[in-house]
Amino acid sequence: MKEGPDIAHVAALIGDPARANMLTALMSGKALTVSELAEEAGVTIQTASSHLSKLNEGGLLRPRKQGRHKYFSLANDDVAHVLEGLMGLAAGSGHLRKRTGPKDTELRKARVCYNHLAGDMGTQLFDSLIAQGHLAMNGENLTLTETGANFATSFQIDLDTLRSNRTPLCRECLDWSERRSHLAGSLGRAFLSRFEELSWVKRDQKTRVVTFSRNGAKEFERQFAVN
Amino acid sequence: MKEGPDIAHVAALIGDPARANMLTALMSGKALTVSELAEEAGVTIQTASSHLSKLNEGGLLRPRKQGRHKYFSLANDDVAHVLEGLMGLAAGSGHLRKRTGPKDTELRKARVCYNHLAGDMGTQLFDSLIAQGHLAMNGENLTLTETGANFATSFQIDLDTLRSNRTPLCRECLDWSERRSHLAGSLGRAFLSRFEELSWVKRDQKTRVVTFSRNGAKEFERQFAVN
DNA sequence: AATATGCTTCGACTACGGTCGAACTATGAA
DNA sequence: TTCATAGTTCGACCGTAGTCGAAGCATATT
Repeated sequence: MKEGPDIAHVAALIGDPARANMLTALMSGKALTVSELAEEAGVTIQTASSHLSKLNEGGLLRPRKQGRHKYFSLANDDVAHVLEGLMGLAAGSGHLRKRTGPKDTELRKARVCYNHLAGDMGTQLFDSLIAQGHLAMNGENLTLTETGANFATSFQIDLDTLRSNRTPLCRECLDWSERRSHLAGSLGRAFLSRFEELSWVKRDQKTRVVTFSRNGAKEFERQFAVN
Repeated sequence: MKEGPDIAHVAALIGDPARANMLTALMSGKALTVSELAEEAGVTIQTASSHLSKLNEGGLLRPRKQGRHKYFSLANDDVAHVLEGLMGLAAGSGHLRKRTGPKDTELRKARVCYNHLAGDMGTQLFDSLIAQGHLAMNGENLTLTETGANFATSFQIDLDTLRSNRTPLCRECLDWSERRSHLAGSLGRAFLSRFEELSWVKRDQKTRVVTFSRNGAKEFERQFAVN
């Protein structure tokens, strides 16, 4: 009853419906303003503001002021990771918010998870990189191998700028729909944005859905075959 | 606001202080009765009963009736995993329930996490098994290699009975204190109970602390050196 | 300056849910 | 059968926290 960190506080923060909606909205990886989040949660701006300050004090968010706007994003990958885990539990106990709607299959196919690719395609990417020896798991943490670094640069990803960033390069993130790992970290983000540049994929503006173009799917298949 | 599983419900379940206390108590891996959990949470038996039925409906617990007792344990490793994740967030935002008490260092050194070894020693074990090629990570899931199977049997672990169980053999579980992975799954449990048989370690009855005997620490060092 | 927009703070209202006492059921012991 | 112990159900109480209107700041735009 006394040892260990205080779970209840954090969980209670996530446990309010309005706040949970905001957090899931932020799982898209985009930074959103107070009013956008209010809209997303279905509450007035005042209450949204109150909720956001609480989430912020709880260390779940990262606020940035820009002019008269205030942008919020998730604090870090750990937060996203826990949220995905909770989604897994909720999905497992059959508590989907919408019972396998048409969007649902799209979400399972490919979606954005805090700026990196998740869903079926996300785990395919991850498995492929591991299988080709581009990524290696040393105990806990993923590392980019030499061949992996070459591959990334040949894929027009600038590793130096990624490395200069203080966020970890590769991380694994558990997928609630696939129940498998996909690639997170700044490299994961770089891959997704590169896919966008190549217009292999397109991110839906309002949801987390990621759609592959016909050509994009073909190229993805070619480069990241899961033989 | 509409897609994805309903996080809020699960999080709210964990978010109540009394329930959170029960869940952390169950992180020891032991099944506890209603009255024990009531004691642990600091509430009367009636309220405990109500809490437990809610947690159960939420799919977080696994109840078992035995005579006039009713035992509860965590439903599965996923639940434990999410709880550890939440502990990580809480610890990260500086919300420790007790500020680095004397127990705290013991907990970080070695503790029990849903019946397997966690903390510093837990991650050491995991890293060693990976480094020696006893465990391999194929994309998402851990697998026991051939040499690993030999090692386990030489360590008096009966793999056949473990495999006959329907729970996964090896899983990784994120450690909130170390922020690294340690070994979960039935193999993880088997290792811990084997350590107990060898009296390398002793589990505290009331807390999650695991203490290594002098000899146990030496032997552990010898077998699972982190060179 | 004057006005508009984005966000925060304050205060009051309300409701949901945690809490326990008391009564009830079920299993085991004498 | 009778008593004791473990757990559940019911009902009533109460507090906390989510909610919004209104007013107050702060940053842009004219």
